[in-house]
Amino acid sequence: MVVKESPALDRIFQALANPSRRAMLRMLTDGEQNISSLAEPLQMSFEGASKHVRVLEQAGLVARRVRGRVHLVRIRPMALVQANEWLEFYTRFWNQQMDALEAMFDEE
Amino acid sequence: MVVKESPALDRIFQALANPSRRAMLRMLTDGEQNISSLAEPLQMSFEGASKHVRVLEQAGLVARRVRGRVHLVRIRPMALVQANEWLEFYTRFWNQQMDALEAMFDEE
DNA sequence: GATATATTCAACTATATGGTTGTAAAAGAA
DNA sequence: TTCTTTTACAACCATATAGTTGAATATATC
Repeated sequence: MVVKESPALDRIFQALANPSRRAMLRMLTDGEQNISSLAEPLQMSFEGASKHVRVLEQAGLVARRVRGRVHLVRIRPMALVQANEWLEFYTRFWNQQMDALEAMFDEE
Repeated sequence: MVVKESPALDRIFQALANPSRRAMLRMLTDGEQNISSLAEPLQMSFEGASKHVRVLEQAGLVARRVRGRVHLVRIRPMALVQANEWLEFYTRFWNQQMDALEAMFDEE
């Protein structure tokens, strides 16, 4: 098998692998926020948080619009939907396994 | 916000962020396989593939059982279900957004 | 016992990641 | 204009990741 590349999925899962970034996404479900307010509750430097935003942005998980000096960041759930679709295949597989297990018990 | 840690989720998403590892999971839906046969289609050294298996294992995405000299690896979809549950929150959010958008169009 | 197979371990390399600090720039407020 | 706020850029550091190679170990097979 030559591994079918999916750089988009790589970046999405990579972005989700960090708890600070997941926290940011959680915050953004309350609506658009600028980087400062995203940074504030995370105990790290502003620049650290800013880097996390860039990672999320490159994964397509957030988008930003610039209003004067503040950068407003909003969640873009479409990328998450993409991750979800990838996982769906396996949850289907999981359900099949569960069904098979049940059938085995029923046979006894 | 003090980021609520979830090392399990960290490891799961981290493991999924690599295309070779995702390919391995895909292969394992056909059933248990030993490391050699997982390694074969990936163009990398055996040891490279073996490391990937260890990453998947530590994320709880696969388990192995040793039968003599071969290590049989099987998928463990439970961890994937965990990732799926995390994503579910956002797909719900996504659907709400879609509904709101539809409502806006309807009003016009 | 000798050989082949499947795997791990150890050491190493290159690059990525997550974080820092200091400096600069742009925009709003005084 | 000056001061403050919000952000980016550059350089740096420590650690992790993805990969390699060579040697060792355990189990089958001849």
